[in-house]
Amino acid sequence: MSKHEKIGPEVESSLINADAQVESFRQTRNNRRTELVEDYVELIADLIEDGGEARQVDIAQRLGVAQPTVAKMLKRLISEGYIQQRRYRGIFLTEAGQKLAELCRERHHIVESFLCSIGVSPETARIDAEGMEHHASAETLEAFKAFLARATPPRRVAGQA
Amino acid sequence: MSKHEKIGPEVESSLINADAQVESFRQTRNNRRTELVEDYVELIADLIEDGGEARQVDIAQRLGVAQPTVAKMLKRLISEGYIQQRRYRGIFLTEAGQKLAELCRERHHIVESFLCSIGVSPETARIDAEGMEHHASAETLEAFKAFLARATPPRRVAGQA
DNA sequence: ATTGAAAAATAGCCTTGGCTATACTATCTC
DNA sequence: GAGATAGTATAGCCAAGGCTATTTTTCAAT
Repeated sequence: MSKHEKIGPEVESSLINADAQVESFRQTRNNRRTELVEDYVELIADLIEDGGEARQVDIAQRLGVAQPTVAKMLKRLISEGYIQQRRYRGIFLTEAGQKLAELCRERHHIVESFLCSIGVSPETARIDAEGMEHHASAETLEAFKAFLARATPPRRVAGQA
Repeated sequence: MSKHEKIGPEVESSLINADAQVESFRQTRNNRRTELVEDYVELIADLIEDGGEARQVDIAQRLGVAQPTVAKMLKRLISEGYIQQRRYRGIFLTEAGQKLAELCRERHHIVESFLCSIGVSPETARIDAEGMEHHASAETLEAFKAFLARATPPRRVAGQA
């Protein structure tokens, strides 16, 4: 810590291991950097599936941002290899983009379903899932899935004992 | 949508109501703006409780950022009325700051406990909670709390058949 | 083929939240 | 009380992700 060292037993009130906490915050900051990319890719996949194409204006409208903001972001997506773009033409997902979109969709769906399953209303689940999905680690997602499987015995077809 | 209107029945593949989606994204963007404030206030409260004071260097070390970054952020916290600062002296939480810290801590604790209760390991729960807590609405928190109450029958009181 | 509207590109600005480097106080020690 | 040192303040940089205003291109319709 600071000047007056305090290396003692540590009261451990709410202060956990410092290094661990740093890691949490670091991870959260990193997640934030990739959140937008994921949102874009997921949305683009949805738009293409739904209407055969994803235009900047539609993306902008869906995200609630201005078109130039989308244009700038698309450049980033291109440089990161998730989409391809032909000037004044459409946007296409690359292999990597499709893979990422698939992942995001599944994750999104798991989180949203999970929230619903514990009694959150669909509208709130949608909103909260939008924010939470990017912070759910693989382990947490597995736990969600396991819970869903337990809590939603579809009939009893996919028998689990 | 774009030029070719498409106002029909909408396949509704993955595309939900546009306005609703815009709201989700807007909300998520807004959350991001307050996340940092909350992390700071929560951490400052912890540091004060633990060591009697919260120094910039300690905050910086805990968050994994540089000291000037903290200094800049503290100015924002001051302007938003969460802390007070005496030049070259300590940092103190205002009434509002303490209230916010309390809220964050509780929320944080609920999310972390909840994750643990569904089988997520403590370390992962800590990391994920750090990112998720800011996106959990009041309703979702209530659901988490209710679940915890159900899932953690202090003895066997709240029997479930 | 022209033209006019819609979409995309571009220019240029702002704010936030990072950083380094450096200057300034306080405080502890001698 | 004079220095050294630790902590804080400040200056100035950068990248990301917003915005508005404007230009360029495409496309559809005449």
